[in-house]
Amino acid sequence: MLTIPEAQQRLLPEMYPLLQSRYRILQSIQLMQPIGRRTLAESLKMTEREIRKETDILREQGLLDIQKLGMVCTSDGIAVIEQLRALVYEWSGLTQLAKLLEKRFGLQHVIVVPGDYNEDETVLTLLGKEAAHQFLSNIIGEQVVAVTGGKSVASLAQFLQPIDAKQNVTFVAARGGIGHEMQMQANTLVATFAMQMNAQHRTLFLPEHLSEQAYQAMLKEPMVIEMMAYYDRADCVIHGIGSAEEMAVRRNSSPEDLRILEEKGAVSEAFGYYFNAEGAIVHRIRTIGIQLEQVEQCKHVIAVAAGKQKVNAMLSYFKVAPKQTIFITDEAAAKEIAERYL
Amino acid sequence: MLTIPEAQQRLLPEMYPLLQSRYRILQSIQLMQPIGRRTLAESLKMTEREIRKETDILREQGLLDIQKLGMVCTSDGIAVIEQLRALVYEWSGLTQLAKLLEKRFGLQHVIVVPGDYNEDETVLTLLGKEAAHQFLSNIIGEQVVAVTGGKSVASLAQFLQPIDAKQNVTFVAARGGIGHEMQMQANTLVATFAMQMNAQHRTLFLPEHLSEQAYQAMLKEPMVIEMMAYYDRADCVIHGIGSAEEMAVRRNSSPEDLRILEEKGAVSEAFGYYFNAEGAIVHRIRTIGIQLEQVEQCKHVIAVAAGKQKVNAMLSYFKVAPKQTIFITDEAAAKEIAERYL
DNA sequence: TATAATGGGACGTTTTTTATCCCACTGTAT
DNA sequence: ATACAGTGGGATAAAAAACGTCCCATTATA
Repeated sequence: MLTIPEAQQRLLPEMYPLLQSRYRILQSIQLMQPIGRRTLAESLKMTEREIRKETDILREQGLLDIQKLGMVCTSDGIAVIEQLRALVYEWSGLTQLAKLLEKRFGLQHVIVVPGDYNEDETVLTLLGKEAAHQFLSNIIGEQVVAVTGGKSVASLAQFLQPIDAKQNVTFVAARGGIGHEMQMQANTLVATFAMQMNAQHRTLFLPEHLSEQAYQAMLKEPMVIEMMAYYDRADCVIHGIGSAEEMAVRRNSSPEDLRILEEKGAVSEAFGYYFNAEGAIVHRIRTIGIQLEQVEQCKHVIAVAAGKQKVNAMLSYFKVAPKQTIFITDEAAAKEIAERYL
Repeated sequence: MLTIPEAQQRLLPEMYPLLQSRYRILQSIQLMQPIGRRTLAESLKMTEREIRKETDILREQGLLDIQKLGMVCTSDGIAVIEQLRALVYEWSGLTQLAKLLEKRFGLQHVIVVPGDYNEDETVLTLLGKEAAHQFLSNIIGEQVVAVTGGKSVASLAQFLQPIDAKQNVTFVAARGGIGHEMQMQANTLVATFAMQMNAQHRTLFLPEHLSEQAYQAMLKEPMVIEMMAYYDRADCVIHGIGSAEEMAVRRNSSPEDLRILEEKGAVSEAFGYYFNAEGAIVHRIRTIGIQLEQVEQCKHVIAVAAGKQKVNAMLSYFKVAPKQTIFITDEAAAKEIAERYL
């Protein structure tokens, strides 16, 4: 038998894409408000005219308000977004995609947000929102949270909210690091996260490439010993998944390291580990950091990664990903994965 | 809090009129199939192009099939119509209108079908469909059903279905009649209804205007006595409501009768009774027929009438209508009534 | 004070929609 | 057998709507 929404869709097939597009616009406005037509159009890869047409309707409906600084979502608009989220995700097949990935890779939970990370910046915000929501709804009492670097992980920051003083949360940098791209580094992120949540944090400023000697020496440092203890106690890990090549290049790895990685078939990177297509560890950055075994002991593991170009890395890492992993990705990547397994 | 359909409507306000119009087209096709573009366009007072655009979409959706003889509804199309009926009626305010009339006139149940009887022939079919549905779902066991004439009542015919042999239904003409407009006469209708349902029927062929003498003589006729007995036992009445003037003209009433009717302020007509605006009986055709008191004794009374020009008649008759009356009318009339009482 | 971003207005161009034919075909009634 | 009314599909010129793209005055912000 036909359900009413199905019947509605049969009678009005053009409704679905329109609804989806308009939802996307309203959602983006909510995430980027206040925002102007042109900026929004650029962000959503749409023409100014199209944005204008749709926002005119949304304004008439009282879902958004136009102010001097730009367009903002009204409370009605937010209510509409909330009410229709499940429906839109269901219709876009996002829920189905998520279930598919969950099953295929034996992960605890998968969330697929609409859009393509490579084409639309708001996708990053959506990733962060969902990841933060997952994280916040899972922390209870005293917690040690290990955090890696990267844009995906950084996206959580704006959605973290202050918590009860009773709950004692400590963010610790999952690996030592220093220097380039401070904004996305683990050390920076733990500080930001802690500030947003009125929580504690521990940083670990260390070079990324230690010689064997230096490494052994560092192991005796009190600061390092303290961090190692934290890693042992970690309750939660929030991490990204990187493409091996990209990561190596970004880390200014030495030519010999690059050669070694390529030789050993490294595909993905997470917590400083490099994995090949079969999920075997083929290399590790010689610095202080959380161990894979310690990650596996964590109650909660939140992985955030998006974009088609990371699909190979995801597939590789999923071979070893702990089953308690909650994975947040974007539609483009999820579809790419689904296509390969169809 | 916003419901999901409400949210959907807020985000996609143009959906509702489109859905309604497309529903109307599909519904009309179902009622008039097989039918061509041009005939349908004329019937719905739309342009051929518009019909073409919509039916193209409906065909793509597999809701209708295009055959040599014209367009027909597929089983999917019928399912969609059934599923969305309640929704469309609710959105069009038809349900609300019906409730309003129910309350205002103290009727058991009111059904308002979309459209305007004066502008769209399919409205008559809808009236018949709903009325037949009401009738069929109310007959249980042995039943005597009195039926008057008129187009509205005639519209039930095509929707009456054969019933169980165990159930013994007898249609009786509510009044004597003979001559003009056989098609719509009570005597013709009872025969048609009975044939459709494999039921019994009794006709009463009598002149519409009897002299006092002839009337008294007739009362002694066995045939008439039998009919009177049926009227006494009647379980159900199906009748129309007429505008006094129209009816008088159609019945070729004598100029003196016309004058009398006008003088006494006759507005409405039902079962051969004429009522004034206050609902008082001002005249009665002198022929054999069911008595108003007998109608009031019936378990079920189904009244069918549509069109703006009958609003005055409806309002007049409702002053005396039995409270067990189920009234089926069209949107145009219902709105007209609602406006007068707002 | 300079700048960058905002909403609103305007306008020529392009695309879509609309109204209205014609055509070949087919059941049906004469 | 034949005329006819009604069918879907095709085509086309005109009208209308949508579109892309500027400009402009204004205004927070740096």
